[in-house]
Amino acid sequence: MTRTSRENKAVRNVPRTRKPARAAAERPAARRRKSGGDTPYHHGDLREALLQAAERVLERDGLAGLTLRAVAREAGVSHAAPTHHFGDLTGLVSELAAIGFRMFNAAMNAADESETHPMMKGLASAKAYVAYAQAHPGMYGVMFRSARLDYSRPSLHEAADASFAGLTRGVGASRQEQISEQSLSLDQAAAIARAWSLVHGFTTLLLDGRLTSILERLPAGTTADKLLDAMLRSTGGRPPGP
Amino acid sequence: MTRTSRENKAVRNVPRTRKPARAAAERPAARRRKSGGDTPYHHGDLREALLQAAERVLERDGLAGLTLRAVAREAGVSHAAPTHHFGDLTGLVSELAAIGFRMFNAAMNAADESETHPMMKGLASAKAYVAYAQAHPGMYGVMFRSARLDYSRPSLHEAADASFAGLTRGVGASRQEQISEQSLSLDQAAAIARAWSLVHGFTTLLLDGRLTSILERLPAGTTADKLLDAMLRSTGGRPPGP
DNA sequence: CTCATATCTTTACGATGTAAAGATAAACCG
DNA sequence: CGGTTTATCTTTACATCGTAAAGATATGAG
Repeated sequence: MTRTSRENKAVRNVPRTRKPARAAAERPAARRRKSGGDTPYHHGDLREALLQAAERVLERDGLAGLTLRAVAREAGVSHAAPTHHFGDLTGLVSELAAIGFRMFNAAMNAADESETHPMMKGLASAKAYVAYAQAHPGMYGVMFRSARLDYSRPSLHEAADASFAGLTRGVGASRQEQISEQSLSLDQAAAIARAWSLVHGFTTLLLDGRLTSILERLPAGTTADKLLDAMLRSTGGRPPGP
Repeated sequence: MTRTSRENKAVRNVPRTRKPARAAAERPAARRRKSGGDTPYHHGDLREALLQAAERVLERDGLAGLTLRAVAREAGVSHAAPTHHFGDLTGLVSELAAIGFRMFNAAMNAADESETHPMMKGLASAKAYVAYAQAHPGMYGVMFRSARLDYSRPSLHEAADASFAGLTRGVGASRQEQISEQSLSLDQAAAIARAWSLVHGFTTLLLDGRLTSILERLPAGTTADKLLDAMLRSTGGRPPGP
């Protein structure tokens, strides 16, 4: 790469000089600190800046475009800077996924609470699930389809667990029974697995475009949301929980 | 990596020489032709050999290990040989996915036909679905998780379509109605989406290890198959088709 | 038998992840 | 306040990988 074909893939406006033109010119606008100091050697909060850059890159260029070097470029730092904060690509992706799970949980809980009718809570949460995935397909991919996730990281472990706990709670509520932390009956487990499988499967297929052949054969203008609704309602009266 | 750390990742016994030690030693055992000719310059059926090598690499090293060069090494040819037969990595992966879909369809159809009771056909197919994914997780990943699929390739397009057609047929059979090729009622679409979402979602979550927390809380020794069975039976009497 | 063509190998290049060593500023300590 | 330690960031380096292009070799058509 001499300087030419660099732009052909998800790389944009970030200026890049390689010659020993020492710093200062290398660091684009993104590098500002609170009190207006201009592009200091030490960033101040690079970790956070990198995560935000990563999310931008992800939603702009997709999972394949989410590379350590692309994130570093987006944040305006050297390509090896992320290593210090996340160890490796798996680290960065895992932290990003944790953020995704937290947003995800918040959206589901909000949907659950905004719905007053108890029987509709599950349906509202399910719609929030799909809506989140449609609004943030990159994040959803990182959370559920990336091979590079390290669940031994506490942040990811906790955020993903919270997601599962919410689901369990929602299913318990719709069955009007308390679900234990320790043990499950086969019936309870089946209900949880069914709720999760349904919504997760639908979302995955939808994002992969595998439901378009179905949608095309429906009365014109039938949206994915409509199909989801019909699918959940016909399940037998027990729509999945948050 | 000079020659030492080369083996740390999914690379094995394939001898590799880099110096201009001209050919002949570069081609390992895999390169034999029918009549015992030894490692001819022209392989004879390299395309098929590469696909088989790819499947071995995939199931041994996972999706991340499935690279053009790794496949070439496994087949004992130069790293650029696959290009001639598949164009690029997307091409090879797509052809491999097509093979996966064909195996997949065969397994589902076999399950469907081996079950005599009409109401059980769907359940049998669903179990075959999950069983295939568990037996060939790499293939399942290529088929449903890979970002590098080119559905404009006829082989892949047809194989994937056949899969969908089988599903539709199965759902139609369990509802005892003919399902048109052109248009669907919302009810029919919902039934198809539900069957597919349930089984596909369950499989995805299972392969990702996201159901272990559920399985652990069940009576000791409860297998994923048992959970699947319970999940499908509680759906309301309409288990998914093939 | 000659030669066009398909098949395979070499060579080359830009990209990526990651390790290691160097530069710089912030923090800490006397 | 001055000097040193330490965390943060940059450079440099290297093994891959995908892919393009040019060279080698066998196959088959005439």
